[in-house]
Amino acid sequence: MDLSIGELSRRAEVKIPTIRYYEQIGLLPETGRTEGKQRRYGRRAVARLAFIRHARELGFEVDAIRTLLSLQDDPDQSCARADEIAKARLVEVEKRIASLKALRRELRKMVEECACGRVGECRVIETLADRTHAHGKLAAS
Amino acid sequence: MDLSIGELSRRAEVKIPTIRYYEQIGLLPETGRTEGKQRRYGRRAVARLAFIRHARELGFEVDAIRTLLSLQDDPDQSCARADEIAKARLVEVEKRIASLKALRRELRKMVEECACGRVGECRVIETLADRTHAHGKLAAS
DNA sequence: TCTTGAACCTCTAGCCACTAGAGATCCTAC
DNA sequence: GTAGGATCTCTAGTGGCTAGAGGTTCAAGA
Repeated sequence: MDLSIGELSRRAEVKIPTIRYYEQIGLLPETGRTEGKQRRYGRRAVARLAFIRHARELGFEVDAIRTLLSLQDDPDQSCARADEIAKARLVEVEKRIASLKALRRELRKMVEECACGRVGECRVIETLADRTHAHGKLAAS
Repeated sequence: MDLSIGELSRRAEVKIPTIRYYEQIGLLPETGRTEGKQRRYGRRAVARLAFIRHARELGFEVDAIRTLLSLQDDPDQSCARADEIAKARLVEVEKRIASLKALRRELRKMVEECACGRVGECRVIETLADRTHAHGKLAAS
């Protein structure tokens, strides 16, 4: 096989600097090099990198992915740990959805009530300025 | 009034280093100091900071908040810009919810199908390894 | 008035997961 | 042989804070 980093990037759909970054943080093993020190990859690298990409898209943290990768490398292990990681992520996602929905309610109210006249009467500004407003951690992103 | 930064922090429910950070990036104006160079705030600062906190909780970026604050300072302006910012944020939130729901579906499937035996048969790992999987940007966080 | 000690100060570095750019080197097709 | 695209390393920047070091100031009590 012997793919260049650019080839690998295209096949796994992960940007080149990201690949180098993954190597740096130990998510990808160091790979062979040409005499001129350019990286060359085998077929397995594509699968491993795509695995990582998919896991990142699902929002798993790098540390979790490290664990998932090490599980993958050893197919006779119990998959309880993998299940646990996935479940924890699911719980996180559910919490985030709930908080974004609360957010959406509030934003909708703001936008709907805005008569779009002067700022002095604007519900958007008023709502933000309303200090009595309940506030738990609503949401990031 | 003459609040110390600690008092302001308690009243607006924003941490002290965050207040200093907001001053640094120009979200809060520089304030008066004692002879010993400690910050002192007036009553308006509490409202302004609470405004910022609420906006952050709603996920507005600092730049957007800068605009919202400048609108608030001039109540005779049209509030169209504020409305626009809020609507844009609402759209973002809706997109994020949709993508998190897609995420949740996939995570649920993974978790449900995991028979929790050996990793070699684990659906969690298999799903992640499946390169043929469709992938748009699913989600961050 | 003096003394504690809690609160405050500035400055730098770290967090996460990348991303961007500079400036140099390599590889390959013609 | 050479042109130019691909690759290399290294540093710094992103956003929105947060943490810590090491020093100074303030206010209440003795």
